[in-house]
Amino acid sequence: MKLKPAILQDDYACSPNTLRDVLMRLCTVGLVEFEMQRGFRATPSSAERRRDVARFRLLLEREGVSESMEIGGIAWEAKLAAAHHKLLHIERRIPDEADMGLSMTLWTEAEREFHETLISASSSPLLIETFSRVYLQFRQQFVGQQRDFGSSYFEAIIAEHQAIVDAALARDQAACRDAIHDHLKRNL
Amino acid sequence: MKLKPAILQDDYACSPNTLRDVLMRLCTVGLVEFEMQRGFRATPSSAERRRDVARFRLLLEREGVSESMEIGGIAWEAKLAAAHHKLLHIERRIPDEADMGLSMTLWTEAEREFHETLISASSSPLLIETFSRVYLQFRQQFVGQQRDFGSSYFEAIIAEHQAIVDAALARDQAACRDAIHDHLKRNL
DNA sequence: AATTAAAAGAATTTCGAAATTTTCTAGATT
DNA sequence: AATCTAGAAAATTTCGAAATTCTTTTAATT
Repeated sequence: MKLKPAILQDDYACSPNTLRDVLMRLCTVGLVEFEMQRGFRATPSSAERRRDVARFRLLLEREGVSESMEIGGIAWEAKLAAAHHKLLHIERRIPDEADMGLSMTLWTEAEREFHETLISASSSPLLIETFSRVYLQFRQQFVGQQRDFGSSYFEAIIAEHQAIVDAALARDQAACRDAIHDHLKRNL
Repeated sequence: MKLKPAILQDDYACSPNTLRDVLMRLCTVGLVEFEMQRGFRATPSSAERRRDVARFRLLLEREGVSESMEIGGIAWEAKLAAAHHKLLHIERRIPDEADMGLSMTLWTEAEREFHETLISASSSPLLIETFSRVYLQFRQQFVGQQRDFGSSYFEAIIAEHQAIVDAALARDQAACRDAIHDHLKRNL
């Protein structure tokens, strides 16, 4: 979808130049695409694209978590346990929360932090940074895609996150890779 | 290293705004880094960074070539054979060429095309695009790093490329992954 | 009717300057 | 002598407009 500068300029009340600057920055994360002399457009969403993002995320996350499990120390374990604890707390309260939008914001942020912590002990800054970008693209692609937000959905997610963190802390690489695959397989 | 706008502005004779635009585009490829309110700097080079880029490239190239060998058809084989033929032709003539700079330009371009063709049959546009970026960063990191450009160096490279293309066309995944590892191991 | 050509309109890119922020330098204070 | 502060210099960011390029519309020709 094309991003019309006139409309955005009205919405955000800034000069065309500032818009350009901001959109260009979104390009560096992969949320917006740019073509010379042809302006900006939102990265198109399609079933193929969603599968692509999910598959690539799976590749990076497995690779990163494997290495983290090999070289990560106590500090990594502690950070991971903390991130999971926080995430779990939020996930359990979601069904009871009145403000759906707010709790989703909290959950999204906690989920991101959990998955980034998983791979954070990797020795490859390039992998970590690429994962961050791809995770953002993943969220962009799947926002509003989820039909059912019933309690059964979050029960499943809770179990998946638990399986991941258990395997990671047990340093069981094969189990952890499987758990991550299970977590993402609905999007493949 | 910081990129001083005043100097670049003199060199390229353009407004600060155009510089900003161009540098921002180099960010999207990962050749330049940007920090809010603190301008641009060339991605720093170090032994760790070089190893990181090499390792990540190895991961992506192996993954991409494996999938290409699984689903790539005749068209892929033909493109790969062509790219290798062209590369080989250039590599053989390098010792005899008078203009070192020119032949290196030709070689660099042909090498890039060869490696991109290797993974081009992958079903993941995201992997292909990420590889392109990482390959550029690889070149950026290793430019001027090579000490010895004697004929023995290119003889080794020629053999490595040959091993890669042979294994790829024979659809021998294990051999191809090994060949790619051998090709990059001097940089790990 | 379809295709092409020209002109009008809209969007992109570049420019130079002004406003803001950061960084550097020199002097004062502890 | 070292640290802190104030002022100056430099750099970054934003702005509005001009120049270029692309897109759409309309008219003309085949």
